[in-house]
Amino acid sequence: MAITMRPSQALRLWQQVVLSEIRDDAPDLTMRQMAILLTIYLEPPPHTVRGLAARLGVTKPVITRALDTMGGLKLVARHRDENDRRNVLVRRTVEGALYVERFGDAIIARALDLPI
Amino acid sequence: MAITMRPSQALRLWQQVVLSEIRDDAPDLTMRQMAILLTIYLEPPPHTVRGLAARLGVTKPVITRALDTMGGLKLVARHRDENDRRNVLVRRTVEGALYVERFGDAIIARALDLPI
DNA sequence: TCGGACTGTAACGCAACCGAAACGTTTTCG
DNA sequence: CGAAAACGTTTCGGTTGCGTTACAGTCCGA
Repeated sequence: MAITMRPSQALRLWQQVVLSEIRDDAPDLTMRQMAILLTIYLEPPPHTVRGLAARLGVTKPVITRALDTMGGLKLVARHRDENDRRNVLVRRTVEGALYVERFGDAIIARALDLPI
Repeated sequence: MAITMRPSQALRLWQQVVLSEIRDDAPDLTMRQMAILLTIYLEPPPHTVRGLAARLGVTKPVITRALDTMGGLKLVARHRDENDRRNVLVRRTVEGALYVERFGDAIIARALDLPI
């Protein structure tokens, strides 16, 4: 069953989720960072810098910097690919999995609160 | 009927919408700017700087600067309140309404595409 | 084996954002 | 009236993100 909603519901859902993200103390990720994080956690590995850049339609340095930032937050981890040492493999972390899980729950909670 | 979805659906929906926003050429708004824009368009006027700041839990300069940026993009407009000239009233624009409308449609489209 | 192709990163310059504090204008009220 | 309060903006110093470009390490084929 596909998810269906009206425009006003979709917009209000988005507003509520964004508002809750702004309020809590967690450092807000940029839209690009969020896209990278979700891609890493929703799509099957392995994830490389190049692959992520192509997937998102951004340049590689954008990925590198986002990994710097999110690595500092322990949301993702970098490891050199031992089979092809040119590659960097981006791996999930416990903290990142928890972050993504909480975020999904937040969306669902806001969706349930939507006016009919 | 409340909107219900599973965590994986919610996360994938968010990912798809964010991805589509990153890809298109339109300048991406920050999370705060998006929250302000949606608040202006979803909640009844009048909207003041102070009111928006309180609603979002941010400082007034954050609102002022976001209005500068989004005003430049014609997404919102500022007008002095003639009844109390200390206030600035934030008004909607045709361009902003169109932007918000398109954004809502994008969410719905991505929701329909979600895997079951 | 060695030059080219490929990977990710660093460096540069620019722009935008942030919080805190100071500011000018307008209103309120003692 | 005149001082205090309220409103939005500006300024300050600092941080962060972006795109472009240039670079160092690694792999591979002639």
